[in-house]
Amino acid sequence: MLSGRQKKILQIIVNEYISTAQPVGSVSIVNKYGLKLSSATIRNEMARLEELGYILRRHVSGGGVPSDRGYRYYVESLARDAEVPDDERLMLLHLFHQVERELEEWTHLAAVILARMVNNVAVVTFPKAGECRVKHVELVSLQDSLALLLLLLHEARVRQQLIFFDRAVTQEELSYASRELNNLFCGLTWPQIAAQAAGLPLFQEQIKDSVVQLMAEEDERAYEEPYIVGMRHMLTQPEFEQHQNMLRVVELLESRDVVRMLIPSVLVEDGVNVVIGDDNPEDAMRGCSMIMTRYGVPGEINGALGVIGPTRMHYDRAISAVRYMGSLMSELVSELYNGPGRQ
Amino acid sequence: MLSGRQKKILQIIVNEYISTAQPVGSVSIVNKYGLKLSSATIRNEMARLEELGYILRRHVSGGGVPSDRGYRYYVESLARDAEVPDDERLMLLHLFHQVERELEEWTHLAAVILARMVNNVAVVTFPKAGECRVKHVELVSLQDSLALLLLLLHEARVRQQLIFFDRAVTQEELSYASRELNNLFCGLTWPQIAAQAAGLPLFQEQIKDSVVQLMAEEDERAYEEPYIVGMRHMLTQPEFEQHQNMLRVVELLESRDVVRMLIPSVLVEDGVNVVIGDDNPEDAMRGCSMIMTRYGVPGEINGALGVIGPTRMHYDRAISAVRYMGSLMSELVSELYNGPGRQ
DNA sequence: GTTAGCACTCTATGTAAGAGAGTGCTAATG
DNA sequence: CATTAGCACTCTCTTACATAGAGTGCTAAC
Repeated sequence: MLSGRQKKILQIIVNEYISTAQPVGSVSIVNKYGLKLSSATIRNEMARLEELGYILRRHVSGGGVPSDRGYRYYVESLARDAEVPDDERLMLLHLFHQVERELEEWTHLAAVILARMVNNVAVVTFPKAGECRVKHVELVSLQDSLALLLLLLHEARVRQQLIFFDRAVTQEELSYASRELNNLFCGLTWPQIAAQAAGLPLFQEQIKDSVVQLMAEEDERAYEEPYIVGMRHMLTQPEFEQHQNMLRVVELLESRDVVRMLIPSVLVEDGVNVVIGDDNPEDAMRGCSMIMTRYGVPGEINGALGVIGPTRMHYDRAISAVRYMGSLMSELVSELYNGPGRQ
Repeated sequence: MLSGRQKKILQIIVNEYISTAQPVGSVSIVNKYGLKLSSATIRNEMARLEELGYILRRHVSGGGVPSDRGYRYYVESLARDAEVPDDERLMLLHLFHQVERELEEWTHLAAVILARMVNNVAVVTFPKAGECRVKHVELVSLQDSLALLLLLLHEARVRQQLIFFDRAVTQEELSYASRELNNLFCGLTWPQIAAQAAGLPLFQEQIKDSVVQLMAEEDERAYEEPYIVGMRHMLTQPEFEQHQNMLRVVELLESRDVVRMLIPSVLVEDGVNVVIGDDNPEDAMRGCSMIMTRYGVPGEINGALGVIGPTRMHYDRAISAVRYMGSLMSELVSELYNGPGRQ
C-alpha cells in the first residue's frame, strides 16, 4: 500500500510527466509544488516507488517516469471522477443540435469532437442492434431483368442490393412482391426468414435469398467501419517523433483490424474501460492506451466509442470526455430510437 | 532543348534518385549504367542541366537531385506511356470480380489496391452524376408521426431522412403518398420538383420539401467523402522521417479539404493529370505530387481517382496504375449504369 | 524521520578531426 | 572541339572527446 505522501508524489510525477513529457526529478517536484519537504526526502520516496514498480528510470540518474503500473494506479485512484465542465457540455450539446438528425452525422461528429477534446485519436462505431430485423422491403425496377432491393432495418438503417433475374420482371410484379414479402418478413430476423416454408414464386424466392444474405452479412460484420479520426492530433505528441513508433501505430490504426477486434470486449461491461500500455493485446500498441465505453440503449442498440493515445495521456480529461460523449450519444440514440414524442 | 545525351543523363538521375533517395553523383552514373563516357563529361552535362534548372544540388559538392522541373520533363517525355503488365491486370480484374457488385465496395477496393500498387496514398471518390434525378420515393412509417423517407436516385444511390409530421400519419397514407409522388417526381431533378405547382396535401408538401432538400444537398456536396487510403505506405518513404514533414501532410490528408478542393479541376480534362511539387496550390503539399484522373461515363457519371506521394515517386508506375484503374472503374461503372445486358 | 552535502552517473551539446563522396577547373589528348 | 585525366577543393557524416547540467544515492548530521 502506498502512504498518503507516496500517493501525492506519484500523482505529481504522473501529472508532471503527462504535461511535459520529460522525466521528473526530485528537485523540480519540490520547486514547482511547494511541498514542505526537501528533495532528498522525495528521492527516498521515489526510490521506494521505483522498487514497487510505479515509476521507472531510464538511466541511473534520470528523473522518474511513470510505469504502466503507475498510470494504472493514477487512473484508479485519481482520475476516475473527473467531469467535463458545464460550459463545455453546453457547447457540445449545441454542436450536436446544429447538424442533421442522423446517426451517421452524429457518430462522425462525436469522433471529430472527441479527438479534438483529448488531442488524440478517437474511435466511434456506428451503433447496432443485437440482431437486425426487417422493417420494410422495397423493390424498384431498374431495367428489364435488373432490380434494386431496398431493405430497411430497424434503427433506420438502409441496405441495398442489385438483383438480376433470369427473366424480365415488371415493376408491377415487383410492387406486388414487395407487399407480399413485407407481410411475411416484417419484424423478423434473418434466421426466422430463412426458416419460413418455401412455396414462393421463383423470383420471390430469389429476393428472399438476397434479403437473408444482406441481413446475415449485416449481423456478422458487427462493427465494420468505425470512424477513426484525429491521427493529426495524436502524431503531434513527442512519442511519435521517432519514425518507427509513428509508423507502427499508423499502420495499425489504418488497417482498423485492431480497433475492430477490441470493440467486442468493451461492450460486455458498462462504464468506462481503460487499457493501459502492456495490457494491449497488440504488440505495436504497447506504448498506447485506450479508453473506451459502450453507448446506446442497453440490450437494444450498442455502439462503442473511445480514445487512443500514447500511455502518457491526460487520463482525467480523456476519461471524462469519453464518459460524457458516451452518455450524450446514448441520449441521442435512444431519443431517435424511442421516438422524440415523449419528452 | 536538351540533347539526346542530356536527356539520357537526366533520365538516369531521376530513375536513380527515385529508387535510392540519394543524390546522384557523376561517378555512380558511369559505374552503374556503363556509359561510354567519363565522369568528367557527365559532370559537364550535369552542370548544364543544373543551369537549365532540371536538377538541383543541395551543396556545392553533393550529387544531383531532380528539381520539380526535372521531374516534369521526365514525366512528359519518359513516363507517360508505361502500362500495367498483363498479369497484374488480370489479377486486378479477378479481385474486382470477387467482391459484391456494388459501387461502394469497388471504390474502396480501388483505393486500397491503388495505394498498394504505388506504395503511396490513394484517393478515390465515389462517382456521381452531374445532377441527381429521382428514381423512386418510398415512405415507411416508424411511429405515429414519424416516418422515414427513402429516396432512390439514379446510379442506385440511396438517401434517407426522418420526417416528423405534426399529426399522426398512417402507413396507408404514406403508401398512397409514395405512389403519388413517384408519379410526380420520377426522373426529375430537384429544381424541376421545386418548380412544380403546389396544391398537394399539406403533409405531402412536407415530404416534397424533404426530397428537394436531400437532393439539393446531394448535388451540392459534390465529392464529399473521398476514400483516402494508404498513409502507412506513404509514410515509409524516407522524406517523411522528419516529423515536421510528416505532420503537415497527415494533417492535410486527414482534413480532406485539400483533396476535395483539387478534384473539380481534374474532372475538366480527360486523361491522367500530373501535378508536381510547386504546382500544388497548398503550401504543405510542395514536396508532394498528385496523379489523378477522372473516371466514369463521360457526361453522365464522374468520379476521380489518383495517387498522392512525395515528388520523388515512381511516376511511370503511378501513372500507369492510375490510368488503368481509371479505365477499369469506368468499365465497372458503365456496366452497372447501362446494365449488364449488352455485352 | 528528515536533511545537507558530496561524489558519481548519465545525457545533451559543442568542437575538432578525419574519411568519403563529389565537384569544378585546367591542361592534355584524340 | 569534344572528351578526359588529374587534382585541389568543398561539404557532409561519423567518431571521438570534453564539458555542462540535471539528477541520483549515500553518508553523516540534525
